Amino acid sequence: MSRSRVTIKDVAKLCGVSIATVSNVINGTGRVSLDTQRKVEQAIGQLDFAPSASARNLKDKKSSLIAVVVPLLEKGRLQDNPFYWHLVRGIEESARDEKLHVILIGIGPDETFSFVREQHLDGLIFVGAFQDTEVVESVLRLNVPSVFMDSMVDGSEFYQVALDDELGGYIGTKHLLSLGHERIALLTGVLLKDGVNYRRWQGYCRALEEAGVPYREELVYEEPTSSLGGYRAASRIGAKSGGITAVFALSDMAAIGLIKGLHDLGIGVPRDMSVVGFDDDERARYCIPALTTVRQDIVQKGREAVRLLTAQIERDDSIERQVTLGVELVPRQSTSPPSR
Amino acid sequence: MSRSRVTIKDVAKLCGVSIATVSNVINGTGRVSLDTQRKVEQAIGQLDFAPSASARNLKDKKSSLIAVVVPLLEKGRLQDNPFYWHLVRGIEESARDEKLHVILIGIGPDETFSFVREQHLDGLIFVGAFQDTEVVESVLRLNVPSVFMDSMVDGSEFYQVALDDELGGYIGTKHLLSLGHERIALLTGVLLKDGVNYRRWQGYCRALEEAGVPYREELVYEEPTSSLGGYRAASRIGAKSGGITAVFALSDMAAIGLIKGLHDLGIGVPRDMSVVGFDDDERARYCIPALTTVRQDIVQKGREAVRLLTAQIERDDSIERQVTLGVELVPRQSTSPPSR
DNA sequence: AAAAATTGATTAAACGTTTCATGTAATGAC
DNA sequence: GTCATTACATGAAACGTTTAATCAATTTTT
Repeated sequence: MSRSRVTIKDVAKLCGVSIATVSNVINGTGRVSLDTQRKVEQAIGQLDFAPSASARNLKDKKSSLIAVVVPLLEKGRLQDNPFYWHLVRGIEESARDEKLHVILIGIGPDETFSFVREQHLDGLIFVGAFQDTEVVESVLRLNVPSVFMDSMVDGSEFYQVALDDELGGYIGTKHLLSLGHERIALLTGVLLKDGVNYRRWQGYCRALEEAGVPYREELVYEEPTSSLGGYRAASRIGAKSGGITAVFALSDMAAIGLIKGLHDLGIGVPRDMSVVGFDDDERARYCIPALTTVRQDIVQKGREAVRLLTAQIERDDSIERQVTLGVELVPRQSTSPPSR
Repeated sequence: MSRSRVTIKDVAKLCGVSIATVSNVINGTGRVSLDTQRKVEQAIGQLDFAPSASARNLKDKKSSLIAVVVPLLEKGRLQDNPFYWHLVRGIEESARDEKLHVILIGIGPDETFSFVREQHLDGLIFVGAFQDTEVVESVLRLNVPSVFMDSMVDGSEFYQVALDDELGGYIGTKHLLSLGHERIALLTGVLLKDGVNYRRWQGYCRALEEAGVPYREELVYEEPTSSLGGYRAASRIGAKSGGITAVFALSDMAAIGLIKGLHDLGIGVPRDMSVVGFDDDERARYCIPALTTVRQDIVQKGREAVRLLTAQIERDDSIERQVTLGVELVPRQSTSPPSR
């Protein structure tokens, strides 16, 4: 049934020419007369020939494959934040333009990265916070083009694409301040030094300071970045005793969970509590009340990563090593001046 | 800098043995004395050797790569429904267990599938509705293990994993009927014959018929499967003249857009209008009001697809060709008896 | 008209594995 | 001590490309 693979040899034989010539036609290399070129192309069409990537890769020591590397949660599970889809989407779309394919890889804490060399991977995009510098160093040793996203390993020798997280933290907070809020809680994921949340927290601090509002440790709530995390934080944040009138949640997911939690406690948003989110994913627009949030363009982030990666692959040194994407406040209905 | 690749030859030389022996050690084939085995393993560790996948693939005519194939939207864009992330997640997790890697591929209408042969892909998972039978036939010709998800090409020779969509349509509708609703609108994506929506629609019809409620063409709203689609449909559905008291939206995304749209028109859910969704993605739990919906386990769907695929790859004929996953009604707060 | 340059095509090596047929040494049977 | 058997190890071919070196034929230069 499955007739064995059509090779370059078959094509060569069919049109009475050497395999080198066929190869030249395929790759547009060498010299080939118009006549033979046509003959070969015709044969290729007729036999429905497709060159073997394995053979090619073996020869060229490359694979036209790039990997999106995401850290695994416990038990080999991948992150469930659908945010990743948008990222991967942006990456795949750009990669396709560059004739690269995208392979998705979840790695655990004890990863040896052998797959990188096994597969001759042409490039790696690391997304998320890789905490231990050990990973980063393993990667460096691999000597493979890499881009880090949202992880901000320090050292300018790395290619990185990140968000202006500090500014995001700043404008979100500023928005609340300018509405007249003073006791503004911050609902954040883990505050890893050098992680995105940390930088957003810095922006939060700067805005407070600028407005002359004292920073209060106890207003910072560190919870898992998930709707459930937000939901659970609601009761503590909403407690009358705290006098909190606004919350800046560092992800829309958490913000939405929070709003739900507050709602279940009879605390209205924005009547009793204003809420600002971060990301502007689709749900922000359609939740009730529509969520005021700090927008980032995740798909674009993926695209930039590929741009940085292909530049490295093609050894283009003219490209910048760090790309920082902008943020934008999107005011909607979840924020208002504090009630008396 | 980048010392050239460590090959099996280097390992062989280092421990004074032939490359065949090294290969045998790596793959556990042939006979190797415990002594040499240890020697070789030690050398492998010392040199940090990783066998080249390209070379291996070339020899074995396989790649340990499976592709998730999703249809592209216009202009080369990938679907933006984050639903896909969960699917891909399930697929990657299972594939990892099988030592397969997952590659993501968006294909346009004019796809030739040459990449399948180029890359020696071991298997394909098609997700979503591939309308033209032409695609299906191309795939068949490829003679590569394939699984179709949610596309229900007819013909039992195909491996497919699907949902019990008809039942889903049925229980969602039944729920509304049993609350006392009669004028129940159906908000659906395109009603492609043999598509998921079509089968859900059939379930809707069955429930109505069983309850003796006449089916009305004009209660079926065909809109893009997106929050925006739902939002836009709100005014037509909510119009007093229609007398509609409940809506069954065939995706949570649409349901959430719809609720938002109704809300903006001053129509309360469930007070003035009950809404049922489909999927039970996370947002269903956290939106306000929490969405009554028909649950499906998308991650599980991905897992099943890989199971069917690996069975084919390993030529295990004992496996079933079609898997149908169950659905479950999750009652929440967006539905209630119709108000007088 | 001979020398030089250009064009078009070929040969053969190389990429890094796996595997089969073969070879040798050691063990067991008689 | 010979013969058969077993246990390990090896040589070499094959997988399907690309590419550098080479060659022959034609065209250009002098």
